[in-house]
Amino acid sequence: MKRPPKAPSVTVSDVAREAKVSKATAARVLGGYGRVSTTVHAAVLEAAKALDYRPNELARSMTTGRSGSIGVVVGDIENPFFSLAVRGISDAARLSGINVILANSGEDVEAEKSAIRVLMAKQVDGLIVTPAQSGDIAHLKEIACPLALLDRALPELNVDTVTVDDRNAALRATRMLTQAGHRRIAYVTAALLSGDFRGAESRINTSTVRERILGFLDACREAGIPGAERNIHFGSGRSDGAHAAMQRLLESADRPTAILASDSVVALDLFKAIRECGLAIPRDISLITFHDADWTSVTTPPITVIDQPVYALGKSVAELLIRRLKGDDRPPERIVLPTTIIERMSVGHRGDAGP
Amino acid sequence: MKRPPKAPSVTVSDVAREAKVSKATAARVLGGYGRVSTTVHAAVLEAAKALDYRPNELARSMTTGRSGSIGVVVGDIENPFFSLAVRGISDAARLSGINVILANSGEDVEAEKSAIRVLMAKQVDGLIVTPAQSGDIAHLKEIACPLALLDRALPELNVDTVTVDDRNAALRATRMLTQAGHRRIAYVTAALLSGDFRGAESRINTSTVRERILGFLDACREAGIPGAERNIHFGSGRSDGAHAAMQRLLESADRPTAILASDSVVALDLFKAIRECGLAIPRDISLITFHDADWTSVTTPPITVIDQPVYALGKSVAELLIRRLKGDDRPPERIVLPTTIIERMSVGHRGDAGP
DNA sequence: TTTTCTTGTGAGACCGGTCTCAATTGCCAA
DNA sequence: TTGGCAATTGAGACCGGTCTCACAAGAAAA
Repeated sequence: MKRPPKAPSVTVSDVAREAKVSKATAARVLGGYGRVSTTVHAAVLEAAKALDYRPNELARSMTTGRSGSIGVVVGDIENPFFSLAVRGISDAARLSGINVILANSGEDVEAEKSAIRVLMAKQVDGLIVTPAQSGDIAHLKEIACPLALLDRALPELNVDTVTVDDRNAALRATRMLTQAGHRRIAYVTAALLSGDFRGAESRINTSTVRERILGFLDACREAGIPGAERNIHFGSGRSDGAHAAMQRLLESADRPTAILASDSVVALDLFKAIRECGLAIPRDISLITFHDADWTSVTTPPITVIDQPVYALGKSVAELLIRRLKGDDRPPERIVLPTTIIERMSVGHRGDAGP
Repeated sequence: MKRPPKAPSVTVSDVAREAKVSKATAARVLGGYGRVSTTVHAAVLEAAKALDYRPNELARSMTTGRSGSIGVVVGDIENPFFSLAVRGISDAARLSGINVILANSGEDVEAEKSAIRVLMAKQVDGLIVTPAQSGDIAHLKEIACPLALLDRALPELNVDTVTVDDRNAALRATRMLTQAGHRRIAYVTAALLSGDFRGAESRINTSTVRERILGFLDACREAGIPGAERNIHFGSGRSDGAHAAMQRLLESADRPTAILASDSVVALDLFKAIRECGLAIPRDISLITFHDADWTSVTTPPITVIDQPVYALGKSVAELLIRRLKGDDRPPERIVLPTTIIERMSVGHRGDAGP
């Protein structure tokens, strides 16, 4: 491979020579450490300016061991949930003069492992991860730098974690549906599950998904709805068959009269599918979704949502991580942020008609 | 500042000692260069595994001069336009084993300068920038590594650039409005302009904004609409007063009968303002926006949009940059991707009523 | 005036890799 | 048997910073 002509960069030694001082002294001025007399200080700065010196952060990191950047591994930046969270992270990072190296896992564990390996090799000072699966976390356990988890908790991993009260949120949202008289309620998530769900919570990949399902089931149980487990639909992500599966669900004889969607991407897809099937919200079917995405307030009808403090989620997890980088050694925190339900017009009342 | 206890990482020398070979030989195996006999090769790998050796990418970059990462400076990741473009960039980068360091400029030149300085110090191999202003580009000119521009061209900067046919797109969209009989057409953009617009295109900050305005004016001129310059509204970003300004615009006596919006964030805000003013699309007012954001197809009515190939925009600019990193020294390319107009239901016909 | 600090400066090791160059070895041809 | 050549290996310089340590000079204390 041909090497690019490698610009001969100006180094500390060059500046030192120009300023007629030793390399050590020039480095002190340029690196902002140690003590230097004001005269020499000025001379070095002048020489640096004359030569257009630019520090090589890599070389600096080499000796200090600190790189001044943190790695962030999320499922999919394209998802508004993550892009907002990343915004929160990078705002917090910038305040501390730290920058962010971003990696997409595409919700795939292998990609996640590889991303983490690369980021570690780049000597990031810390990592923020949204683990794709809670079953496969060996690679997370052996991370050598401070780690913080975003949106998804891992009981076995005692590290700083920021999540939202998923179970309670799902409970309240589902209860809103049962109290409106709904009994055939579906929970639709993008997450994958190997095989069918039969109360085997342990097989659910991520805590967020598991908690929400538990909340959903709590509310169903509370309302005396049997077999609610069968109404949980996995794999409604961006895959090809997902939309078709939704349509099948909506066209089936015992189609749900209400749906709770796990994120705004799924909900948008559902919204479209509902319309394509000629159904009307909330007359034929009610819809609530997680995440107050921008579009949910402008549809007809506007969608009732579970508003998660996404920006704060990112901001707090970054702050937690940065605090730890600065040497804080308090035991790890697990912050659970509250959600609120924004009631709009997508939930309709349902008479007591049997199934 | 207290230093974190600095994990004593395993180095090439450690592995060499373990494998009873020289540091140079171990480095050859671990770094994958030079020639090593198969026996020694295996021995080194085994030692590396036993010691759980992990390469220090920083040290490697130190000597090679290559860091294996590119920097990306965008206006705002939260804007779906940029998050989709970033997705395109990072997908392309991953294919080449390159990773992405992300920085937000918040459309502020100073922040942009600072971000570029930091990224350069981190020795990124290349930079992708969405320049916030075309007036202040000295900092871009003195970038030492390959640079590529995303979405916004700079005539004075002869570097790889990928944009869309903004002028033509604005022309076609505006023409669609004039042909529907509209004569009071507003162009609303988030971009800022110091003072009012009076044909002084040179004062417009970014090429994208300028091109679109020129296209808009072309169409107005073509339709014999005088003084269209006065219908260009700047500064409709996320600022506090923006929404109120929109409402004033919509409530004024000579309010426009049609609006062209510069991006989906502005359009969404307009959509809300229009509804709040009790106006109906397309009966009272027509709306077309740049960027086929997800929500535009689910509103009532769905919005006619100028569909930009955003993902491809990011992907191509990354590919261009990476090609250059690999030593390609063809003259810089300026790729202009075509847009298409997706006609939905937000454009209404207007009788020939005078102003 | 001598001793003890303090302060500023320079010399050089070091971080963890890459890479050049010379030395050693084995193999084949002359 | 000896020379030549290729393949493999080791020693050590180097990248561009940081940081330790020693030393010099002036200030403060004895």
